[in-house]
Amino acid sequence: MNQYIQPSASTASSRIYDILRKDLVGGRFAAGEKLAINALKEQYQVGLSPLREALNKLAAYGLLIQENQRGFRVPTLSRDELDDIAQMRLALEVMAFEQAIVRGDSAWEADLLAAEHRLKCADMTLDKDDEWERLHTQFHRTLVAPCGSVWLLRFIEQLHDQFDRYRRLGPKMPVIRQELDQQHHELVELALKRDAETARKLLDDHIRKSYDVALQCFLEHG
Amino acid sequence: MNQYIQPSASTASSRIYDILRKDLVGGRFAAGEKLAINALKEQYQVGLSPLREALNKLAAYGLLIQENQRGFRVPTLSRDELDDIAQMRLALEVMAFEQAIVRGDSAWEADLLAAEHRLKCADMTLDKDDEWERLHTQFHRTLVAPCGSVWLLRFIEQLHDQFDRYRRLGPKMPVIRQELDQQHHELVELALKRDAETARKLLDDHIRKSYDVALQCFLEHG
DNA sequence: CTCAGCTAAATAATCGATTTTTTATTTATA
DNA sequence: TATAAATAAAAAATCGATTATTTAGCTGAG
Repeated sequence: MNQYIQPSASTASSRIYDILRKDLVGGRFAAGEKLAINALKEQYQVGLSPLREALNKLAAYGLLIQENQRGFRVPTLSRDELDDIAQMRLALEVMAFEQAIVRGDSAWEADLLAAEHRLKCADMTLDKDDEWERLHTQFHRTLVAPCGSVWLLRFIEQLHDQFDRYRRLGPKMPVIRQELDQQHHELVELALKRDAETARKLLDDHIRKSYDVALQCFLEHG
Repeated sequence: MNQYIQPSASTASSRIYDILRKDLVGGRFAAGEKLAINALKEQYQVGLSPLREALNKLAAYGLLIQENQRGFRVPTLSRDELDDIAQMRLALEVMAFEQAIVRGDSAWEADLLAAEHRLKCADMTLDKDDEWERLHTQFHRTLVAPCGSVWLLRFIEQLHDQFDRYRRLGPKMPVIRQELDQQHHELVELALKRDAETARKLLDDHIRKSYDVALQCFLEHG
């Protein structure tokens, strides 16, 4: 097949990795649950080798626990860990956002406006929930994207996934969500104004509010 | 076999992972090099499945690049990335060390003294170099161990591995190393005195000096 | 009744072979 | 001579079966 049209096909292994990552973050598996590999094979219609390779990657990424000779299990949840994750998000995302405000160019400004608009629109159609999650992740990714540090972005992404395991335990909370959505808008405004100091404070507050939501989810449904 | 004596055996996959991680950090493979899986199989006397699982984990960890349908390669080195890694080390390790000084108990103090002593002694016998590397890593791990954040420790460990890919490009530099060793000693002293402010500054300086070493290694041998 | 030791079943890990895709080489064509 | 298509060789990914280890169920001694 033409190389230009299909520069490099994906593999079964990378496909199942993406799917499992999404399902683990989305809470499709119970915390602490032991994964039955044969069942997964059937459920996801995938061979053993690609499945195991994906599970190995997810374990290295932190979305699974691998125990020698006894397979893979979903990490348990704890308040201590949620606190840890939230604290780290606070430190790293604020750091990244400050840098992004310094370094981001006009293309970034456009990306921000676009990401916020997409998120707001998706919010209207409440049925497609996975789509909202995707756009929400994308929005926060855009916020810090031009921070200049590949490793910082990598860590932030990882923490987001971990954080969402908690946040997505419970149902949506319309009241608080509206408040958070309002902050999304304000964050973009402050970024465009390059008001680093106020932006820092607002992102700090935004993450704290998100933490409150996630904590409530954990206490009620974890 | 008795479960108490052998709580859970290791797997071929985890063993080869440890070995490859060490070899990748130690610079046994050239930066940018494409890994010939069949050659590795023979070199390390390991089967294809455990090898591939290890490579997948290393890719998720950041010590390999995985490209769909075209295997694994060793990440290239660049000054930009070295700067990024050093900056992140600075931010995260200082943060962790400050917390460790607040939270570390007397057991930590003992661990610190022990780790520093072991490192100093290993330094005498210059022939066993891998051993020095192991003890050096262990020393820095001990420094931040009681910081209270599992995720922070995880990120720091990852950055250390990345940083060492640069630092270990070149030969040992006795003069600067002696200076760094002296700082190891002072770091322990300040930790025991719980002098957070001075400790912070010294660790900052220590990492900057290490960066200078790594940068020189990269410019001369990368 | 409890618990250690044994056996059977289930599961995890690994192997060897096959299939798919990429890369290198050749051949034909403008 | 350069380019593109066709073919051959190499390498990556996956499959199906085997081996090793753990887990669950059983049995009998204390």
